[in-house]
Parts: sequence; C-alpha cells; structure tokens
Amino acid sequence: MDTSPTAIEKRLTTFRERCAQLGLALTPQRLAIYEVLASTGEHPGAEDIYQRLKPSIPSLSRGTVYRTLTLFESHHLVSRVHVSDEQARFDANLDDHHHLVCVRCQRVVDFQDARLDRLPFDEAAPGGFHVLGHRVHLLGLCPQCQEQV
Amino acid sequence: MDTSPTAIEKRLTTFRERCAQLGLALTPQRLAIYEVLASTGEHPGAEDIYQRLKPSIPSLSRGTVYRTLTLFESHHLVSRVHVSDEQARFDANLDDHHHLVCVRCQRVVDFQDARLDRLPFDEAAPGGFHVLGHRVHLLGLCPQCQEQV
DNA sequence: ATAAATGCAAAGGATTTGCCGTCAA
DNA sequence: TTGACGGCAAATCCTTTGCATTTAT
Repeated sequence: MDTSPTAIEKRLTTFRERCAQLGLALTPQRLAIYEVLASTGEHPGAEDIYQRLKPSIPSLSRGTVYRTLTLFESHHLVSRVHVSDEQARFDANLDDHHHLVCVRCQRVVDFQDARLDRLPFDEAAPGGFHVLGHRVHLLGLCPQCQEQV
Repeated sequence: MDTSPTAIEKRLTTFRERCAQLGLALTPQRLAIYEVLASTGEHPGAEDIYQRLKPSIPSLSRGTVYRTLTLFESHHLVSRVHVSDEQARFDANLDDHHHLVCVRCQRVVDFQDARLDRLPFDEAAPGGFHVLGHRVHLLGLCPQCQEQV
C-alpha cells in the first residue's frame, strides 16, 4: 500500500467524507483508529491498534477498538484480512489487490498485479457456483525471514 | 473433493501408511476423526467433527479432537482452511487445489483448475519476497444461496 | 437536547493446556 | 514398565455485549 504522506492524506479526506455521508460521528477514537490503518501497510490486528494508541489516548478501551473496526468494515471503510489462525487483521487499502503472506512471520504485504485480476475462473466454477470475485494469497518468505533460515 | 468409496478407501490406506511411518498410534479416535475428513468435502470444523462422532464414541472429548487435528496438520495429513472469522476448518484433500467460498453460507468447495496452478506471480513478487506457493479463493454464491436471494 | 458513542467489566466462543488415569508395545 | 494417548476441567486468547456515562452534532 502506498504510505506516502500524500496518499495518507487522500485516504483521510475520503474517510471524513464517507463518514459524513454515512452519518457516522467523527470521534477522536474513530479518527485515530482509521489513521493507524491509513498510514501503515502492516495490516495490524485490533490489539496492535489498541497498543499503538493507548499511549496517546489513555482512556481508549479495547471494546471501542473492536466495535469501531467492525463498524468500519460493515461500511466498507476498511477490510478484514484472514491470514492464519491468529487474530483478525485490518486493511485500509480498498483498491483491488492481493496479498503476499510470509509463512514464517505472518507478515502480510499488499500487492497489485493486473494479470492476477482477471483469472480464467468464470467458466471454471463447478457445481453452479456463481463467482463474484477472487483473492490470491501468495505464500512465501519475506526478505527478513529468508536471511534467518 | 472426490468422495467416491474408492477415493475414500485410498485416502484411508495412505493415512494408515503415513501413521506407521511417522510412528503415530492408530487409535480409534484418530481413525474416526480422519474418516470424517476423508469422506466429506464439507471442510468441517473441530466442533462439527466432535458432534458427528459423539454418538458413536460417547467418551470422545473435544480436547482430543483439537489435539488430533493439530497433530494431523503438523504432519501434513490434513490441512487447515481459513475462511472467515469463525472456527478453523479442516480438509483431507492434499492435492493442489483452490477453494470456492460462499459469501453467504460460508460453504467451502474444493476445485481444481490447472490454469490457476501456474499464475504469473513469480516475477510479480515485490520487495524481495520469495514466493513458494499460492492459494486462490473464489468468492461467490453457492447454488442454494443463489435461490434464496 | 438527544441519539449515538465510549469505557468498563462481564460474558462468550474457540482453542489450548495440565494433570492423571489408561492402554499398548 | 513406560511412554504415548485420551478424558476432563481449568485456563487462555480473541472478541462481543450490557449498562451507565459522556460526547458529537
């Protein structure tokens, strides 16, 4: 995900607009939670976000983080990523994209490749399944984990 | 997954062999748990398996089901499927395959398509990621859920 | 002002774990 | 007999929820 200041700004602007449209209150907690997601490509989980914000917002509670993330997801402001078993992880990148998953450290990196966006699956769907979309997970080792092997 | 009697038999035979090779005891519980997985394409979760076996093995405990599934997975006798948030689900189909996931009822169906087995991703991996394999999830509606919409 | 949002703590579900009795090699 | 295995219950981890209070619009 592009995490340049410009791209982050853009995401935040869109976020404020969408909240207004949706009639969602723009509380400091919500803004802070969204900011964390908008400015990282790390796909943090609820607990990660809670820990990152606790110092600056001491009153913040886990419940709010969970509730807010679920709310954001239901309004398609962020998406939920299921990697391995562990906790759910979140992503503010709403562009069509796929994921590289490190099988060792579980790091998740977005990547885009037009060639993977149109797969020959429509005709392939067996059993009358009606395919709406697809997700590709590339499993492998991130640079850091390659060194440690 | 092919659930014809012949295919199931074949899986069971392989399973027994692998257990012997690995020095794993072939207990009634383990066999029963594997049989459930070998004879269904439903990708049941631990609780599903427990419920299905409880009537025939009243002494069975959840702990054993969980422990056994984890053991199987660590020896690559079954694989763990992460669909949505809910519980982990298991699959005795070890052939290379992908998954159709119903976004409505969460049904998971295996499917194979040679065209999806070689994707143009090797060169695509950004940031020095070393890609070892990939998984394609096709998201859509199963026949039953299409009718209910 | 008023409905919505937060904090807190308790509840919930899925899974793991420790302990002890049991069983098979 | 001896280590592996299963049953049971307690513990753990992640997440949701109810309720009283505070806040955004």
